[in-house]
Formats: sequence, structure tokens, C-alpha cells
Amino acid sequence: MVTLAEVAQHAGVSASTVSYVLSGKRSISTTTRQRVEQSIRELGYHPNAGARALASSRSNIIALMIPLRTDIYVPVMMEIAIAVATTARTHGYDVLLLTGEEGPDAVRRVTGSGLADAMILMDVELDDERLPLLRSTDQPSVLIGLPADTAGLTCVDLDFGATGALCVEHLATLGHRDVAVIGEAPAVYERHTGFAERTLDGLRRRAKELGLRLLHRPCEGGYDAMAATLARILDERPGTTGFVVQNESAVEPLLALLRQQGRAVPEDVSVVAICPDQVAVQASVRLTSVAIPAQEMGRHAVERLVAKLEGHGGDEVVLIAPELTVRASTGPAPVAS
Amino acid sequence: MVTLAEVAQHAGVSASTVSYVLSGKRSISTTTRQRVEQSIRELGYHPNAGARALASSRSNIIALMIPLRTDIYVPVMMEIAIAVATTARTHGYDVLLLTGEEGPDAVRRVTGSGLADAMILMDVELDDERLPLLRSTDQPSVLIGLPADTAGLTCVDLDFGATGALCVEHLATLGHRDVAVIGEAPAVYERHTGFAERTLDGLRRRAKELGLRLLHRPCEGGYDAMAATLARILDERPGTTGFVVQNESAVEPLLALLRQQGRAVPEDVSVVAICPDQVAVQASVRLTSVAIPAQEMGRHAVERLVAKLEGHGGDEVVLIAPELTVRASTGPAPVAS
DNA sequence: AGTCGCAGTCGAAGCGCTTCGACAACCTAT
DNA sequence: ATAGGTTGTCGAAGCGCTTCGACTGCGACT
Repeated sequence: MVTLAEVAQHAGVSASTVSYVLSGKRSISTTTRQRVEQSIRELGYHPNAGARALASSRSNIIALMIPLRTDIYVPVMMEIAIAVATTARTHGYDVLLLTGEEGPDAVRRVTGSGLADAMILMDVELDDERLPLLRSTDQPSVLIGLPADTAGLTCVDLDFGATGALCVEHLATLGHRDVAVIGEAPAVYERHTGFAERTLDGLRRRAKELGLRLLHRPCEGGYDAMAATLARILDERPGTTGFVVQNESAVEPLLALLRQQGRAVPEDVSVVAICPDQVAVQASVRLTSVAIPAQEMGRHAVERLVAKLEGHGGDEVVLIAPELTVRASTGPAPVAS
Repeated sequence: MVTLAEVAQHAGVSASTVSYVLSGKRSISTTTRQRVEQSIRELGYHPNAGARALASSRSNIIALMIPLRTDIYVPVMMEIAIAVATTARTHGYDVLLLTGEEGPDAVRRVTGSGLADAMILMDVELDDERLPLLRSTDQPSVLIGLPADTAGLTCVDLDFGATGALCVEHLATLGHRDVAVIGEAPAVYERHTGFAERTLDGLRRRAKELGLRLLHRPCEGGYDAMAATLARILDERPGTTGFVVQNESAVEPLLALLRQQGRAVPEDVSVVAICPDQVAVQASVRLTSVAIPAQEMGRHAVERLVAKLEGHGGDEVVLIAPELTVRASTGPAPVAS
């Protein structure tokens, strides 16, 4: 284990000089710098993270708290996590992975121990139990998702309200009057996850403004659940010609079921999905969709956080504007019979 | 920020005593222990991670290196990552998330800086470029996946060879003679990912032993790719009645296409999948499958690693025995026409 | 009664780094 | 020529913890 002192000795300078070469916090003559860098390379020196953290009270670690539930919107979470990790690296930070399991205790532990300099929370509920703690510490943090009360918090999220509105608008423009919403699993609404409720809000509001009839049904993923849900919808509103789907794992089952019932997409019914682009493209019908910009969300979150850590940039809510991409699953409403 | 010294003063003991109360490395009288614990609670003390790491040269952090590619077997990776994180916590470790992006450099950085005490590598290729480094440091590590040469390494993986064999056996028992394998994307084979090649090996070997004809085709996920692949297979081997699928995102497209072509599952053709149970259960036909035990793999990996860190347990290859669950997608081969 | 061992506690020496103040050497302006 | 400012370097003081050796009583041996 090579230490700073050894590098210093090897280069014939003092330890502090080596430190300044590394941090760039004081000017160093070119010759000295080069000599030191040379020694660092020759000796294969790596600064010790613990010592650094102790002396500077900065760990250069960002904690990322991901939801424990592995059953829901997994690819999105994964993509965000990876985007966070890679973006963090470009700013010189590493990422500590926390699962929701510990709940608020994890927040306490991490802030208390100085393990991480800051944290990013995912899967934020409207009235999340971690928020009071977060507000009470001076630990910089960013939420991915939008709680009910954003006062004193920095949040990054897709504008799900606008997303809902956009879906309705698209279907309305095509002449659809009866629209069904296939939502997330009931559990997601029960724990008041912001994005699901906001989407629904946006859908309802815009539908009302445009005079559409809207039927919302939560739906577990999978074929059987989707079959039951679809049957109920068509029973209640036989004239439904437009679908908005906000549950990745219901998309393919829905398409299969529609096909099976002889309803052609997009000739007879139109389907708009809210999902990552990859899902939309890989489906059996290329889906008109509003993308969930997972990477962008992860990147933004880290960038806000780094800004905070560097002193500039305060609390702020970043809502990413939704974009609807028209593909092959939506078309004009069939002429009413 | 409360320090050890403050706790010590508050409790009327020396700093070292507090330290020993915390670590349990020396015996402490019950009364002293209680007094110290009381002070810790009252002051809300949290040991400083950096100081601890510096003094003890142990960070209590495990690094987890996940593949950067988000396009492939994502849910499995996510599930493993979460299992690693939660299992690590139960042993008092936190998890640092590294993406494959940095490659071998990440290994160097982490071992060099003492940031982590040990590491877990996922998505190991047969001839992985990180292995030489791993062998040359004394940093404990565990691989999830199996490289070509396991000498001096600890590995945890599903026994993919046996998995392949098991799939073939099941189909053979049902009387199928012509079996097609829908494999992972070509890129997966090109970079010599162990699990894909081993599965193929197992499939081929057992098929040969049992006298089956086997046709292997790599396949990108998604509907279009699957359509093209299926067409080629049926063109080349019209008598194919058994399918083994090892690409989650090809499963549903395959089922849809078969249905569309009037081939009933399981009456006309049987399908065996290699995928997490959740996928098998949620598919439009409940799939006979060999489960990928993601959680178990993550848990095992951490437990091996902790054993190593505590000094017992050396290098070892843990191959998890595959289990095939019969569901609704396989049945007797149709009588030959 | 004297000795040994052990449980329980303390003091002090670091762990490897950052950072502050000091200082020497040099370069301008006056 | 001198005061003042820069620039580059160094020494030393920690950061908060762990851990080693040493010390003090005490009960259990001979």
C-alpha cells in the first residue's frame, strides 16, 4: 500500500505538495507537478479513501436509494440506477446502493456516519416517510419522483400530469370518444405513488376538457389479470376505441388479447403506452407512446445534486416535458356504428 | 456531529472503552456498557465511516460491478443487485455500485483506494479482462457467472450446462424429436458470455445423447426479430415441435407468433423457457421453465464473500442445480404425420 | 500469605490524508 | 532601492477512530 508520504519522498517534495498536486487547490510549478505525477505513476499510488474522507469530511459518495419491490417498473429503475452511477462517475463520485428495506433508518445511518455526501431517493410516495428526515438534515438530496409537498426539496421527474394530458389529446385528435386507462397495479395507487396519481389526474382533467369519456382500471401485470380487466372494461363500455396503458407488463397481454378478439390495432382500437421507448419498439405492434426518460432522469438528478454539493443551485423541481412518439398503434377512430 | 470522545466524556469513560463497547472486541462490565449505550442514544451518536475505515483499514463496503448494457436480461440483474444489497446489509456491509463502464480500471481504483473491502462481479465473460487483476490482488472477490478458467476464483452461478440438459430431457421425454433453441442476442455469444455458451453446450450434448435434432438460433428480443428467426427455423426444420427459449424478451413474441400461425401451445408445439419464475407465470401461456434463481445467486455471492472476509472459506465454485417446473406450455409431441 | 491469571479500563500512538499559516524567492511598481 | 504582491513550497496540526500495551483490582490457586 503506497502512501502519500512515500510518493512525496520519492519525488523529493513534501506531503502537502503532493496533496496539492492531486487536488489542484494551490498552484504548483510545472516541473514539480510533473515530477510528482511521475512518482505517482511509478509507484502506482492510489489515495486512501478513508483517510481522505476523514481529513476532508467528504466521501465523494452519493447514496442511491432504490425501491425494494422488484415486481414493478423494473427496467425503468435499472436504467435510472445505471444512469446515476455513470453520471456520478463523470463528476468523481461513486454510488452507494441502498434498498428501501431499511426505510428512514438508512437515511439516518448514511447522513450520521458521513458515509455519503448526498443522496438520491427513488420511488418517492406522495407523503413519503423519509421526507421529514431529509428536510431536517442539511444533507443535500434529490428525489426522483414528486411528493405532495415539495417545499425545501429538489425533485426530478417526468411531468406525468402533462403525460396523461398528452395521451388523451392524441386520442381525441384521432376522433376517439371512449377511452380506457389500464393503470398500474392497485398496490401502486394504494401507497400513493406520485407518478401514477398524477398521470391519472392529467388524463381525467384533459378528458373532461375535451369531453371524452374516461374509464380507469388499475391492473396487475400479466396475461390473466389483463384478460379480466379488459373483459370488465368492454363489458362496461363496449364502445371503447382508445386505450392508454401505464403498466409495461400489461402492454403485450393487451395487444395479444385484442388480436385474439378480432380487434385490429390500430384499425379498430388505438393504444397509447407510457413506457420506455425500448418497450414500445419491441412490442408486437410498434406502439405510439410517451417515453419514460429514465436515463435523463438519472442524469438530471446527479447533476442537480453535484450542483448543490458545489454550493450553487438550490431547491428546485425539474419536470421533464413529455414527448409523444406516434408509431403504429394509433389511428383514426372507426366510424361509429 | 457527535464524536466518540464526546460520548466517552458524557459517559465518564475513556474513548477506547466506548470503542470496545461498540466493537465488542474486549469484555466490558455490564454497568459500563449500559452507561455508554445510554450516552450513545442520548447524544444520537453515529460513528464516522471515514475515521473507522482509516483506523481499521476496513470500509465495510462491498463493491458490486454490474454490466452497463441495459438491454439484456435486466430483471435478472436487478434482482441479483437487490439481493446482494439486502444480504450485505444483514452482514453489516453496504454496497457500492460500479458499472462495467470503467472496466478493469474500476477494479484497480477500488482495490487501490480501500474504498471497498471486497467485490462482486456480474456478467463475467469466459475470458474476462478483469480476471488477471483480480487474481493478482489479494482483494476477496466473488464472480456471479463462470469464466473459462476458475482457478483461484470463487464463482456462483446457475448450472447452465445442466439447465440445457434438463430442457432437452423434458422435451425428449414428451416425445419431441426436433427441437429449436431460441438463444440470446448474437452479441451475447460474440462476447463469449459463459452462461449462454454453457447452456448451449448442455443442450447439444444431451440432445446428441438422446438422439434429438437440435437447431440453435440466436435472437434479438422483440417481435420483429423473433418473427424473422421463427420463419427461418420453420423453413429449415418444418417438423420442429419443441422450443427452448433463453431470451426473456423473445418469449412473448414467440407465443404470439405461434398462435398467429395456428400452432397451439402445448398441443402442437411445446415451449420451455429459461427465465425468472415471474416471467414464466405472467406469460400468455403459463410456461414450463427452468428458473433463474437470481435472489439465491445474489445471496450466495455475498455469503461466500463474507466468509472470505472473515477468514474462513477459500476459493470455490458454487453451481446451483437447475429446477424445471412443468406448467402449461409443454405437452406430448403430436403424432407424426 | 504470596503468586498467578483474568476481567475491565485507560492512555497513547497511529491510520493517511487535507489544509492552514508561514516563509522564501521572485517579480513588479514606485 | 524598497515596499508590496505573487507564486510555490513546507511543516504541523488535526480529522475520529481502532488497537496495543500497560495497569489495577480481584478471586483462585498453591
